[in-house]
Amino acid sequence: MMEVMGERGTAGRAGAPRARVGRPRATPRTDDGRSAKAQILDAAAELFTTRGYAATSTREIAERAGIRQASLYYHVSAKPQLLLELLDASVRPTLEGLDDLLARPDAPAALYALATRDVQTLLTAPHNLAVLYLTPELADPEFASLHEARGRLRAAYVDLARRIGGPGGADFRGAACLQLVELAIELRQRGEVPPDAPHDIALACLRVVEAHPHDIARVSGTAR
Amino acid sequence: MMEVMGERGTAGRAGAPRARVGRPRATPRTDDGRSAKAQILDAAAELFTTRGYAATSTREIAERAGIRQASLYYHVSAKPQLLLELLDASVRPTLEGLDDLLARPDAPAALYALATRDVQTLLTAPHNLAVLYLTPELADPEFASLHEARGRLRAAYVDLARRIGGPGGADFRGAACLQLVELAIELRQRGEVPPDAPHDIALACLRVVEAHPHDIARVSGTAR
DNA sequence: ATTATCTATAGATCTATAGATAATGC
DNA sequence: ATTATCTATAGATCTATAGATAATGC
Repeated sequence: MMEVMGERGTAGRAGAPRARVGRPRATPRTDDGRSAKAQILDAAAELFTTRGYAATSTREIAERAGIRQASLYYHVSAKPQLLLELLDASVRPTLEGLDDLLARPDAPAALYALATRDVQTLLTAPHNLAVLYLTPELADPEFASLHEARGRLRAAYVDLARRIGGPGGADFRGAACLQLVELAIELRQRGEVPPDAPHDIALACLRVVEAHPHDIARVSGTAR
Repeated sequence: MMEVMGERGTAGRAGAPRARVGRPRATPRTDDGRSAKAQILDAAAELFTTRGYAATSTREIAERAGIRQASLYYHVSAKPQLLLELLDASVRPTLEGLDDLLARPDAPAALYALATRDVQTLLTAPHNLAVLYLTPELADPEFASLHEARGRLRAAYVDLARRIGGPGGADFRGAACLQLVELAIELRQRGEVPPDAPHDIALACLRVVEAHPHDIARVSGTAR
């Protein structure tokens, strides 16, 4: 008598035999198919953003990922690496295509595009990891690459602020833009994200860098 | 033969006899005259802002305050109380006189005044404790009073944004103001505070809430 | 043989309490 | 007697390593 073969793993959705190598887990939760590494990163992100990095133990992370504390170290060399990996992945998309954006001749439009894109990224990332950007724990030189990445993003806003003009210092106006963009982090944390947040914040950026009202109306109109 | 009486304590500046009650400290540093409690709070603020709350041990705090770890508990009931006390003191000045400011009939001028004042407060506080406002550790209900205080401050900005008008939602424009004000936290942390930060940020607030250019010029001119 | 887990544990914390002690104050 | 410290320590962690084990792969 023939049998449907599934059910060998723990959950297996689309008929995949799901043959897991390695010793089975002590507490085999309904397997969502994700790799152990992905489960660990996801658990860590969730806990770091809700309890804080230092306040989260490797035991809690492992538990949430469905493995024992020590098993974590098969996938991750140390706790700080976990945070670094998560934050690196969290800033990467904001750096993507940055040069292309800056190469646009229409600076106000570029600023609008950059801001909406970054807000969108912050709002749709799997976890609100950006709440950790200001955390003092990141002062460690271990995290220098992060600060460098953030510095490049800020430099992009400063460059656009400079090109758009206005009387104030471009450094300040650019920093103010990034600050407005990161309002998305707080809105998300409070769970009060207005539907047009990307558009609204990008417009606020244009106002703050003192773009010509004409340009603001134009860019805003084009976006509609 | 008469003698000048000083020098009984450890350092005593202005001739004060400086008679310290209680068992002497094991490592009696050059006594700056501040109370033990003040020394502890200062040490904690310094460490919390540079290493983070959870990453700072009571031992480190005590050491920096010049006492033994256990002696901390004569002055402080527990570690979270230390953070709460510090943050409470850090938000208190921003709530002071808030109602008076809101009672002003000239909303743009009131917003300018509120923003400059808050930025000034953030920049001149003894430590940059505000970096901890977004920290996930504060999610604990223990810190509810803090979030309530911050909520009232945000409500003040929202109220002014509403009165100043503009087409966008007042909730959003008010939150954007507070966000701009808190740019001071980041500028301070990076050690790049421009000389006119309070003025610049307050102006940015007026632009973001879409005050009439006429009002912006007026308020800005009056401030000069 | 390789992989991914497990159990057990070393060694280093960390917070908070108990009780002793060394000053001043009366 | 009161005050502000001290020493000592209980008890609960926490991170990371060592070595065993239970699967699959060949």
